[in-house]
Amino acid sequence: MTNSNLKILKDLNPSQKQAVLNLSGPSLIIAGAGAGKTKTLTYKVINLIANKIEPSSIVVLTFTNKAALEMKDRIQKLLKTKNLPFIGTFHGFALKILRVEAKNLGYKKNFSIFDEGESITLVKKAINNLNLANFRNSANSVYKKISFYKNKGVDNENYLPASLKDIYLEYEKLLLEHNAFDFDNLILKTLEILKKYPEILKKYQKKYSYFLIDEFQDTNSPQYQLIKLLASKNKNITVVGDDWQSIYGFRSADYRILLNFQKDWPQAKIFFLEQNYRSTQNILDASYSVISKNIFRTDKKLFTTNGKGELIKVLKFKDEREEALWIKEQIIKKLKSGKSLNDFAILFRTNVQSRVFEDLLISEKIPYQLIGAFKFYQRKEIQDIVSYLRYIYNPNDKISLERIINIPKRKIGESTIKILKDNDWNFEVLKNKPVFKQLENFNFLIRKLESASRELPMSSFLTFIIDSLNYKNYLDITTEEGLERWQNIKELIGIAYNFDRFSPKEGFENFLESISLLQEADNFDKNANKLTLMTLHSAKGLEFPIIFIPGVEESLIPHEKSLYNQENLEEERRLFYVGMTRAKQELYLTYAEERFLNGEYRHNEPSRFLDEIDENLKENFDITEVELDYEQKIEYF
DNA sequence: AGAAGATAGCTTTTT
DNA sequence: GCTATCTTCT
Repeated sequence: MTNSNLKILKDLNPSQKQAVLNLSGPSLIIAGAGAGKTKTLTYKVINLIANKIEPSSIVVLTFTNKAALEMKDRIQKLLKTKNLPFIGTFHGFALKILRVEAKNLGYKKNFSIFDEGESITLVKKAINNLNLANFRNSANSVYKKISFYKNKGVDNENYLPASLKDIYLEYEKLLLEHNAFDFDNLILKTLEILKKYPEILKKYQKKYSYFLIDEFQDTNSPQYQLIKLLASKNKNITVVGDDWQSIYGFRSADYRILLNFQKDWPQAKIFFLEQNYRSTQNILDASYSVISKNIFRTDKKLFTTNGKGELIKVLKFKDEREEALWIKEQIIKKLKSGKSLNDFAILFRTNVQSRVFEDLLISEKIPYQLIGAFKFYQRKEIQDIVSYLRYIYNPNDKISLERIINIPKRKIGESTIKILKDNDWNFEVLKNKPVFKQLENFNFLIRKLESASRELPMSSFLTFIIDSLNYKNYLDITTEEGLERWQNIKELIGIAYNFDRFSPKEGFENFLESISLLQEADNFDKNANKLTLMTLHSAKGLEFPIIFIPGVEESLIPHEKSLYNQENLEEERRLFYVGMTRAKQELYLTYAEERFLNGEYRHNEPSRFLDEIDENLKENFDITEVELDYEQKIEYF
């Protein structure tokens, strides 16, 4: 063991240290909320490298790109080396293999990755091809169902409900025709290749000998199958997770994979990380008294040296407006006593709940950030330009072609597009029509852009496209909307600058890859002096000194769609647990007697989860009888 | 090609 | 009851 390595170990508690020192063989690290999961994983990677394990043979898998970036940062700082392991998402890792091996399944190497929107368009096409009139308006839900089944990891389409099977098969056929993968197929097709070609499997088993997986409780079956296969030779697989925090069952994540880990890997060593560094003892005890009502779980008891802290505050309001007003007042009061806006987060079960807070915060001019609201890459103007890139890169991508052929307007109308669609986009069929001139011009433009793609660095190439299209003019920046869209385009160019260090060809490929996989610009900025609003789901992995959870009511949390099913109910409880354990110092749980929801006033009972908190850990307040004085002018901002 | 009319869906969300 | 999306009308 090296000296630098010893120095690092001093930062760890005994159980973390044991987990980090255990280098080879299967290992399961069950870690509670705030117990230093990611830190332990990061240090284990560093320890592996310190023990002369070749970085390129190590694969670290995280739940999001953002988590991957953060870990990369941490490792780079501690190691001061450029030679890093693969650190990324399952999808990113699968893509790395597919770039080399997709040809085995009949894909060309310039394949595309279809995002959700493009995939839905393709499902629509499948439905039209099959003439299934009663599915005409349900491409969205059909796509979601297909995706759910794919993620279950059932590799036989006969398991699909009969009504979906035909659409599924047609959709898969279309994907191949478009030379494209949807998100799910990145994983599934990689798995298929490794199963089908033993020599390819061997190659990657040799190449990658250490696997470490974060947030293992939210892994789904195909993802696990993929890593299980690759790790089966060397058996160096480390997983870190907390079954109590598994909250993505609705998209086929399965925490039982974590609970069954020892069955699959009988030699596995188990480590429990139970010391919490985040919250007060009261918050830990209160959240434990809730989560302990779940039957399907491991048992562990978290502790902290942080002291008892304040009691959990449970408050009752007349309606959601009063609830929001009170929370806002409370925040302002605390700001005056020295807290700052980024000490607070308001966490809710459903996105619609953010509305009442947004209205209030806007009128009071309180700066806030709403996480997961508008998605940069789903904006029309971004998709327009990205579709040009995709079509230039992969001419089989007719979904992108259809999107751009008349943007900006070039007099290629609906009827023309219909004819082209019916003829596999063969422009020649319109040879004798006046519109053919327009089509030829379009082809000429694409050829011009394509040759530019081979010569220019990424940001210049992008600027060249935008100029050639006269896109700024098309957006009409004299309108407020147009100006905002133009600013988004400039942001896209800004992102492209990061790819200028590559050759034109590589830069283009990497840029496309990164905007396909990095859907959400990570818009949460913990340093911004803003109040944070987000769903309980997006709060996973984060922490704040003071947490408000509004709407702690039956039919919100637990959500009404999960009330009558034990499995779903337990997931709701875990979700609530995740919310509670985000708090470092203070936790406010609020509910209203009446709430405007789905167009009607509804009366909800207080959530059963409130009853599950031990009486001696909470204080109840009834604010329905108190006259609130909201008129006082706030001069704070 | 854009506006008006019709209809579905309405929990959570990353890739 | 609101909104996003698709269809049909002008």
